[in-house]
Amino acid sequence: MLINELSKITGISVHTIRFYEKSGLIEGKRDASIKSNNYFHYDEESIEKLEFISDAKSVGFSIREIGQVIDAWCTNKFTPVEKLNILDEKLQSLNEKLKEIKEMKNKIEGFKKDVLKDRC
Amino acid sequence: MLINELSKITGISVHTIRFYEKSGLIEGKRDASIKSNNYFHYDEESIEKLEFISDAKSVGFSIREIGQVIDAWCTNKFTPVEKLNILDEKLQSLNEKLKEIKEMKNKIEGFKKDVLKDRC
DNA sequence: CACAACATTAGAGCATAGTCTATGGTTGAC
DNA sequence: GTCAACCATAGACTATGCTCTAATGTTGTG
Repeated sequence: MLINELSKITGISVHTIRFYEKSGLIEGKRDASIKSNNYFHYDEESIEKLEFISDAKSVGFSIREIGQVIDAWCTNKFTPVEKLNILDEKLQSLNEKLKEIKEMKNKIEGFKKDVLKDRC
Repeated sequence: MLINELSKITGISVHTIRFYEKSGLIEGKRDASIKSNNYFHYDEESIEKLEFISDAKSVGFSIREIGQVIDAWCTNKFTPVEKLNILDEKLQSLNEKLKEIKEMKNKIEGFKKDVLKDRC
């Protein structure tokens, strides 16, 4: 599929998809048999990656970090051991985020109590 | 205390503290009895706010959101009902973040299994 | 074959959140 | 009184992550 269809499927704008492609997160392929144009073609993998990118952005991962995870997922840029190390790092940072969010919830619950008890 | 001491206590640079002050997150007070200078003075409340700002940044709150929570915490900019609404909104968004992070953990665990089973 | 709807690249512009520099005034120890 | 260490403001600069525009080429339907 071409970029417009990929955009419609994923809900991510053509501009943003190109930005992600320039950032190395996804990669379209050119069809060498077609010589009249140099359009990029995308497949199911690009859809999966873009969906992952959306989710990963929500949890606060940067483009750089998302790139690392994608490379540790389905490329040969790293050895299996390196891949597991990268993924474990990300798991650890997610656990830290979990902890911080739980602490922030407690803090905000505390603020609510202050408001209710007119302590401010 | 003056800004330099506040910076040393909180570990936040003088520049960044001024940026937060311009953004409306904290507020130093000028001493009207001192006429030779117009230095800002900060107290315990500024320290607490800056510590809260650091924590709130870690969980992904924007400056704007942090400002709302601070205003819902210890100012009279909102009625108690409005304050509780703001705080409940933030609690809800934290719960969403928790959910997203847990889902991301599962996803990355899945990637680890793919690597281990050589499925990529 | 015209023309809308697509494709490409290069690069400008924008919002957020700092970070730093320049300039000039103040304070306090020696 | 001098000098380092502080204070203030204004504004320039940076990085990240988009978002858009311009210029130009291609495709496919009527």
